[in-house]
Amino acid sequence: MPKATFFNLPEKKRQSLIKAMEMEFSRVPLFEASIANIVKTAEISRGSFYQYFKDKEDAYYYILQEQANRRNKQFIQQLQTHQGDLFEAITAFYYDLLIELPDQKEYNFFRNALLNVTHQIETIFNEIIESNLKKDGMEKITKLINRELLNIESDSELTHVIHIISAVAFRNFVEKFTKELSDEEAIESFKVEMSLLKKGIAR
Amino acid sequence: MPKATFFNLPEKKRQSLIKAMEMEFSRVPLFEASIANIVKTAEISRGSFYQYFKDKEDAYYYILQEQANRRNKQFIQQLQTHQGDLFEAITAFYYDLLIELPDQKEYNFFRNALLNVTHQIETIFNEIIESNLKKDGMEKITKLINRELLNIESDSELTHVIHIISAVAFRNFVEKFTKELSDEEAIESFKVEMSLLKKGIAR
DNA sequence: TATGATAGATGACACGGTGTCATTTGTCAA
DNA sequence: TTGACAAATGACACCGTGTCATCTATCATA
Repeated sequence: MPKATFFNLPEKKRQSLIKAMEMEFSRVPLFEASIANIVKTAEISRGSFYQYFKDKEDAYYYILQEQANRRNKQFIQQLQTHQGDLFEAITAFYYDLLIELPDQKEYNFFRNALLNVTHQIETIFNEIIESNLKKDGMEKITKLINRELLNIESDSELTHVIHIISAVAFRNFVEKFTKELSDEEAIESFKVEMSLLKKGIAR
Repeated sequence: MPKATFFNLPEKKRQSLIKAMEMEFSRVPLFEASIANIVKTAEISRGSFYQYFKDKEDAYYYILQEQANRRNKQFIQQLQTHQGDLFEAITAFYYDLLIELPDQKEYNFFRNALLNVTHQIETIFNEIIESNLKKDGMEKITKLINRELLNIESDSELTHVIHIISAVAFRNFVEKFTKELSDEEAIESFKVEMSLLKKGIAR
């Protein structure tokens, strides 16, 4: 979490700093990102940066978390739109994600994150789908899901189902970047795997 | 890949260097690992290290790849033992993995790797299951799998099935560390998710 | 308006780490 | 004995992070 000083900043200065961070974290992955670049772009002193953030990681996860929050809203939205059909919702969500990605900066930001996934990034990413477990206790999501459509017998199984789906979705998203798939290929692969999940893999 | 000089080393010296690297990479994740520590333990000069490896990453992925090769053999073994039953084989493999983990050094090595997963680590990890795509063209694996047991209609679907299973297995393995699950809990969770994959998630 | 206190800004610098390179040492064949 | 090649060495250039003593701005209060 950024320090209080960061949130006390005048809106304009804060936005300019955010922009500078997004720039640097889109340019290279976290471990190569340099604070010198950020403060130069944002036109603040090195010392100031450390007034706002504990360290480089702190800044990075703040930016990442902002992204996650935006995406989480989109997913909730899709669940509502599709009357709780988990598969419809996740597919629509995945579609949205790819559609919006052509923005070069955002594309590179994701790319750098995913190809150097630290566990924390994966966790945050999953929160997009699994919602924020601490805040709403996953209830917001599970309440929205129409269980009639799922082959499950307990709450515990529902949790596992969500795990499975987000694991597969995540992996698909990573492959979009590593194999440099077109949007069409990525969607196709995603649909095939979701369909396999639905109907079951064993004969 | 290590340089030729590394493989020219007398066995004893090479082993001692390997041991020193394993020690350091078990102590902390890659990005915190220090070459100073490695050369001190192995009692070689800093310059020598760079005769053997291009850089820190080079050394790390060599150690990781060695691990992966050992594990891959185990998985193939399990596939043979279970007459090509993919689910039986992966479950037995996962079981083996957990059983062998109590060795503190190895446990920490995995832990550091998984909680700071770079994409390359995930890729190497998947190779354990998906075999080395370049060398054997995945054929070695796919030939061993008994397709009669699977609900698939094409080779392409088989590839997707393997993707799904390794994504879910990987995620389970990561959770073993993040949630600090006991072996029993980890196995239980793994079995539930495999069973869901088998029977299908949709009603 | 003057004062003091508190929050924020600053950049020089200590520290530590990586990878390089000129030089030395060892080995082995002719 | 010589020369050529492979390997070993450690000082060092370079770069980046996070700290800290010091300076500046703001603002409530007397």
